[in-house]
Amino acid sequence: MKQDSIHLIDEKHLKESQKIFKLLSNPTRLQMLHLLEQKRLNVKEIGGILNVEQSVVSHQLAHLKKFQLVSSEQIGKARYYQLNDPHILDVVNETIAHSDHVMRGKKHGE
Amino acid sequence: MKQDSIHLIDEKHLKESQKIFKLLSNPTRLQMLHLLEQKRLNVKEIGGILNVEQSVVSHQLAHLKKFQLVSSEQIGKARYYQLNDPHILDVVNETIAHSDHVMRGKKHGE
DNA sequence: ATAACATATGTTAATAATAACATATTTATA
DNA sequence: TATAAATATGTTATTATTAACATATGTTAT
Repeated sequence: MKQDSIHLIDEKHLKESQKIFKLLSNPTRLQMLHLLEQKRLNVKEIGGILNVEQSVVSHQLAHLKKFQLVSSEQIGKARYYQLNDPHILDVVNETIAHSDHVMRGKKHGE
Repeated sequence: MKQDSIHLIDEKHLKESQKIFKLLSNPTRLQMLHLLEQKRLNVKEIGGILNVEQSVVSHQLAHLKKFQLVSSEQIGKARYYQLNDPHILDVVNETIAHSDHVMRGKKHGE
């Protein structure tokens, strides 16, 4: 009997992981998560730091919120955002560290 | 002097991380990496296991190769692929584990 | 209640990712 | 060397992402 028993990622985990990676594959969102790792910030502050338009910031935050990576709280006129899921930062930080390794290890261009 | 010294991800790391996350945000590519983690496989085998067309497999493998996540070797008529970068699997596996956590923690739909 | 500030949401145009199909290369064997 | 098998590459239509702009909603102070 020849059984190699190769394992596949099941549909649910696959889709969920895909969503997470999609969320992290955008530079603005990555920076936002990185910022919020350090400090709770409101929309205007984030836009100022990243030099990104207000509506873009709000849209991307909504996106992150939809997938529960951030939560928010209204304080006065401003709405402050914070990380809702510190664990995801492990993935981010590990990947940044990895990217560092990849960058250093590059033979030529690309 | 008011200095909050908020740190930003620098351009290089940001772009590199973005590339990696983009690569991982596709279900076919994720499955491929997961397969290759277990066993070196050729194009036909991968297509068979994942039930994906030959040209799609080749295109996606080329994509992964371009970013040095896999390497390949010709053996007879077949070309076998293998992981070139086991470290990236840590990111993948951590994210899958995380997605598991997220899925369990979900209150209602979405 | 109205004005001003902050944020959210709707819509659209530009761009990128994907799968599908066709064709070209490469390798082994008759 | 001709053929078949395996893989790669080119091209295109479909769909998804993104940023930009316009408008709406919510919050505070006057």
